[in-house]
Amino acid sequence: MPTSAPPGNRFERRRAETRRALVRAARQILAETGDTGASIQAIAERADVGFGSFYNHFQSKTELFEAAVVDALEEFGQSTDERLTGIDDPAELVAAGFRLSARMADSHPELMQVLRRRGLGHIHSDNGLTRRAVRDVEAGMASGRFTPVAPAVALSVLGGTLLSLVELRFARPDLDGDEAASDLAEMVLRMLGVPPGEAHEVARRPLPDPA
Amino acid sequence: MPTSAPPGNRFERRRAETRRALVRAARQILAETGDTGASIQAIAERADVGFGSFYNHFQSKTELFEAAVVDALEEFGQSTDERLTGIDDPAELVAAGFRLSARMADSHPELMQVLRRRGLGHIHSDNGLTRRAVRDVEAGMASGRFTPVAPAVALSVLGGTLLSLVELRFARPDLDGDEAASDLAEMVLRMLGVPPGEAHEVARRPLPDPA
DNA sequence: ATTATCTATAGATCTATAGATAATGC
DNA sequence: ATTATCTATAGATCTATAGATAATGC
Repeated sequence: MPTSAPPGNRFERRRAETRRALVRAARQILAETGDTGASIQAIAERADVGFGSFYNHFQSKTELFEAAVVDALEEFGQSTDERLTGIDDPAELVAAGFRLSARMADSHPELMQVLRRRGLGHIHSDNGLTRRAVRDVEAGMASGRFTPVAPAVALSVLGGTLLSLVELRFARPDLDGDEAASDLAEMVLRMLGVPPGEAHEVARRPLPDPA
Repeated sequence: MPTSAPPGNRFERRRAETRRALVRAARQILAETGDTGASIQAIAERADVGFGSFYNHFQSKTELFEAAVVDALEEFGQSTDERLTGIDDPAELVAAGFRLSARMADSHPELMQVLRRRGLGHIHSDNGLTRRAVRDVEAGMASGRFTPVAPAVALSVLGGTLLSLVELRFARPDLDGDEAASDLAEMVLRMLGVPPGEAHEVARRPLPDPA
């Protein structure tokens, strides 16, 4: 009679918990220093997990850090998705996504630091974030709101500008984050083919409440 | 009677040579695997330099790899600068810079891999590349060809899109590189405020010959 | 009975330094 | 005489595994 019923039996849940702890520790390390040279011993200790347990889940540090990045990307994609339900103008979706990302640099710094340090290598892989991006851009091109362009090129520019916005938030905390995000979102919309006046307006529409 | 006269006496030149060899090795490693966990021993061996010599020039691996990135950025900035002398339309400068960068992924893969792996962290630092970018963008904004925007934001989007173009070249070698570069350059020009028709034309002007 | 976790440890590897060697400056 | 390089090495650290322990499944 568990209140909620996580999948698997107690064994599997316990195993999953250990894995989760290791991934969490790896995410923290990626966020704090990005130093993937941290010893397995140090990682296990941070995860509060026996040293040997590491090898029950990962064959190498590389494998662990890779899993940590994928985990972060998935969380990021899902989180933005949730907050943007209800918006169906592709232009507004893209702009709001950018602006929310800038805010998440403050509200979810660990998550966004991981993105900052490792995101570039995942722009052209299949993950929660790129799926969303492709979906929105294709909708926009189909409806004529965006100028058609090869999907890989669209992914590139969106991913690159998103990363640079995150980098900007961390490297220049002195700037007004919301303003910079709106300016940058406006530029991205122009890039996608939205007329300047419209781009300016869309990039400044009220954001949905953080439900 | 040296044919050319490098600065310093023989001692200093020898010392500089050792340092250069270490930096070269670090660049190779950054380009090949990006694995900064390579041992100092392995690095020294690759540089064909005595193990202990490392400590005559750097206090840590971090310091060496940082120097390697700065070295690469400097070379990249200078190399593009040379090939773009003569162009004075800021829009054309930006577009040509992007297109040349894409080609350099083929002609100078080591250099561009370093940029790909470490460039993001240098978008807002002072280096050969950012100096060029700021100069061109400010000229464009002053002449009215670009829409005014905060310099840091302009740097962000230019840096981000440049990196994503490099990433695209390496991650998707199946695509036509020149075409992707022109498409992307065109989008960047629109982003900067150049009217669509003009952006399309400028991004397809003949590139200067590789003198 | 099975399976994951934990502790302990052997062996490998890595860092930083000390001291010897070689090259140059003056 | 000075300075950088090189070789050798001590000590520290890290990885991967073996074997013991604890928890669950059936």
